[in-house]
Amino acid sequence: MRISELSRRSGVPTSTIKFYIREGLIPAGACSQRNQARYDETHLQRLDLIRALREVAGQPLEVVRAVIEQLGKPWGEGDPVGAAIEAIHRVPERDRSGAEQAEYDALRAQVAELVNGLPWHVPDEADRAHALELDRITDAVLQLRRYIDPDFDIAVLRDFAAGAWRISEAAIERNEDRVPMPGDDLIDPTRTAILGMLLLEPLVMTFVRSALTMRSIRISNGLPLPPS
Amino acid sequence: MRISELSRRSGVPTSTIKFYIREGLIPAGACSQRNQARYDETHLQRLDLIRALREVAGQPLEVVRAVIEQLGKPWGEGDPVGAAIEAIHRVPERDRSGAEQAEYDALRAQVAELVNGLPWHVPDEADRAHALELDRITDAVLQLRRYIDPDFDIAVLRDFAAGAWRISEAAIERNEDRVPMPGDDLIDPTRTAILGMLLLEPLVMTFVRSALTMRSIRISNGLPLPPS
DNA sequence: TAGAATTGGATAGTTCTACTATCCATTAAT
DNA sequence: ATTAATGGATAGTAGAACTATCCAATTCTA
Repeated sequence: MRISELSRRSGVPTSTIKFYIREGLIPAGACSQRNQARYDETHLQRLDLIRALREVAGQPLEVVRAVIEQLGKPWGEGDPVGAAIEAIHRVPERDRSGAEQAEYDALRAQVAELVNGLPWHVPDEADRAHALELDRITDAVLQLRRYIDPDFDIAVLRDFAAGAWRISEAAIERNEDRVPMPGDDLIDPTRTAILGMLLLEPLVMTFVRSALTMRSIRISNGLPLPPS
Repeated sequence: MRISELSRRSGVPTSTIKFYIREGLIPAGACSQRNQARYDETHLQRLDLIRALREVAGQPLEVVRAVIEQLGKPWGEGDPVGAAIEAIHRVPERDRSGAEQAEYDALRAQVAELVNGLPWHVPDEADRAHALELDRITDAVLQLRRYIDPDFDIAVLRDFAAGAWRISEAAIERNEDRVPMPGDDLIDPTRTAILGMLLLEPLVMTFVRSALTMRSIRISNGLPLPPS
């Protein structure tokens, strides 16, 4: 197929397809003549993937690129999922004053101990990604203490983790028997793990927001709180 | 205090403070002379808040503005938390073909039935915000079916909701006895609800990503899966 | 009290991201 | 044979979030 058909089938304008090719997000078409290239289903799949990551998961092209680079790599070789998570978590370094840095470091150590002690934690996997995770958690807790509750106790994180574990069970358990089909990029396990994670996010966040709102409403209206 | 001191204390450049005033995110200082204005602690608090929403919660200024507009409004009057959630959820309308729209509508009806049937659901509260929530969930499920698992069953959403409810319990339960102090913007319940929701997000998402990764690793390595 | 520094307000410019448009020599379709 | 489409290059645009410059009025500082 040629670019106009690829554009029509994917719903992405040709100018944008060319831009993605320039940016290396899509391989160039196979050149048949000097200025004729052919595109195939993999190009269409890739465009769909980019759209899902952009529009559904809301990720910037930088993350899309990092994810694409990891796709197709087998599990356990260089940890593709960890690399993708790393790209997602990367956040501009915040510079802290001396006292702030000390506070940060102390809290980070506590957070690390708590997280590493979770029953499902697998040590030493996804090393750098794990470090970034701890950074993010520490940062978020500091801000919560600053803006919401100076006494915010990180023991609460264990319950967050339990809720998250429950969600992961619902999300993954029933998919673990899927059989990867060779040549079918769609059911490649790395792809499934990364994309699943990113596409589940808006879903999970919506439920979390909803639950927080409903609980607030119930508390302020004196309604009963169903047990969890 | 004057603008340079406000800038120094908040760490926000004067040019940015002026920009925020122009944008209506901060009230102008109280004019004492033609070109002298005084700023106080509320300006400092407001700058801190904007920074938390931008840097920790990652929200655009449009959402920051919507949140600020709702702050201070009492619960139950015009539903400030619902209005803030609405701003957060607003997402560019996707135009669907006829068949897609029918598929969307059918799924949305199923999602609505499931969500409205959750034991903690409070009907008719946060009306438009709730509609946007359902839109977002429906959209996310459609994309999951498209990219991950065509048979994705929305019954799973009940488990997501249960996990989210558990997280909301940990997040809110222990704060419900907080006493609002008059004049202290920090413990205003509307503020606590909205800000809490936004600041908890990065924390929760980090745990969800981690749980999904750990579960994937455990499954692929044949490790046991602790019960949730 | 004179001169340097600061202030508020207005306006214009910058950086980054993600596209979108134009041009053109070449190739394909009718 | 003429019209349309293609690939590649280059330039332009839109929006978000700042950042810089100017200037007359004011305030600090010696």
